[in-house]
Amino acid sequence: MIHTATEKSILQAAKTVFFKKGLAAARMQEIANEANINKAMLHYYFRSKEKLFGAVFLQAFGELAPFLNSIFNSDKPVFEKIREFVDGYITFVVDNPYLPTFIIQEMNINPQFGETFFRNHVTPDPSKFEEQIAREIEHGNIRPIDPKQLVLNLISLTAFPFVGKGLVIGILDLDEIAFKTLMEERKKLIPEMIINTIKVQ
Amino acid sequence: MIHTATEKSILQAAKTVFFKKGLAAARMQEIANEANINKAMLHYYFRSKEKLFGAVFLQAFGELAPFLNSIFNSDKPVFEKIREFVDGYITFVVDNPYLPTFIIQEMNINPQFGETFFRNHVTPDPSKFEEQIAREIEHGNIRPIDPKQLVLNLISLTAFPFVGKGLVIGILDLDEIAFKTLMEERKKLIPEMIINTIKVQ
DNA sequence: ATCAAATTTAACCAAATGGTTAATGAATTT
DNA sequence: AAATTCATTAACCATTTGGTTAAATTTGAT
Repeated sequence: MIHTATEKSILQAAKTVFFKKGLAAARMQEIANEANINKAMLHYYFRSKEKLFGAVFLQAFGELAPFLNSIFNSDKPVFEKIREFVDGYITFVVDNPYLPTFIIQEMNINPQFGETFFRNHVTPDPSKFEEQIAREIEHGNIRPIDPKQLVLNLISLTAFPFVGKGLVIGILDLDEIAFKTLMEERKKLIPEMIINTIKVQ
Repeated sequence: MIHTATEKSILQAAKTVFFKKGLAAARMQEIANEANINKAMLHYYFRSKEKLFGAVFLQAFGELAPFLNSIFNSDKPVFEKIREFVDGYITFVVDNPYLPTFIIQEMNINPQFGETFFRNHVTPDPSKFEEQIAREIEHGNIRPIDPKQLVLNLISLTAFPFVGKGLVIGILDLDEIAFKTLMEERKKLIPEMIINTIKVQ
């Protein structure tokens, strides 16, 4: 768990290259250049490309998962969690634009990797949040909906524009600025929409 | 524009391999094996890996874009278009699970490719649909919303679960059957949700 | 200061990969 | 039927790529 300066610079460089190109298209030499070190150092510290990739993936998830879980598992009311999730996630992703795409991309290309990962690491877990939703429905405080569908709506509306950014910009005919404006507007729009769907009249 | 049997089998094989692995991880030899032909044939018909990939990408888009445009550009009312889009898209993607992920993935890895592509080919274009929404808002038939946000919500809710399937299954703790059930339910749930948000009380 | 361990480098290697070529077989044309 | 074009194959090639090695340098303990 000790991280030397070299090890850190390797991880940072690997992150940059893997995020931009994905596992298969990333080159060890490019990572070495990015880190201003010899290519052999990559193997000295991480043994193989796959191991290095695993370390980067772990770190990426390690940034996102606790953040999401802190929202899912707080003791705040449902509506507030929805607002916090959307605002927090969009803010987070604007600063880390490659992260969610990277995770989804590599989990799709190698589903086995994803499964193993979910079994062995701290990952986003909305189960408490789902229970909370179910309870509120029972008490008649919100309208009936499958909690999983609600969570899926929340994630879809929030994450998709970033994951499919290239396509979204193309389809909606946006430039970079228009895209960012739209995303900022969504911080309000998405919670309003979801809450409007489940609040009792 | 003449497609021989061999050329077709190459395209089919390339589609299979590129969809599963992406451009960078796909191997020409694997495509040749999949098509039961000699590797040299790939170059005989398509010159290079990039050209072959371009042909596959074009075909993939060529399947999806006209389908979406036929919905966007029909003369049906807004609510009906929303229902048609969701039902049609989910049905389509259940049968072609790799398609949207593939398109989004490669557009993210190579944004320039995406931009060029959008300029030079038939792509999904919701601008008429957006105008229709704006008109309905003016007439007071639906509640005010940025038409682009409405379209983005529609696409996000519908497409994301498939694009981020690995992550969704992991986060919501689903198996293959539960996922499919959830997707079928969404054919009703998504239109209800969107329409509920915009219909005048 | 000395020695051993850890770190860094340059040169090297084997395997894989996209791509080519020249010969062969199958159709088509004349 | 001969000639010519098109389709297909096996062998080959240059380059790239992940990975190794052995020597050199630095670091740290004694």
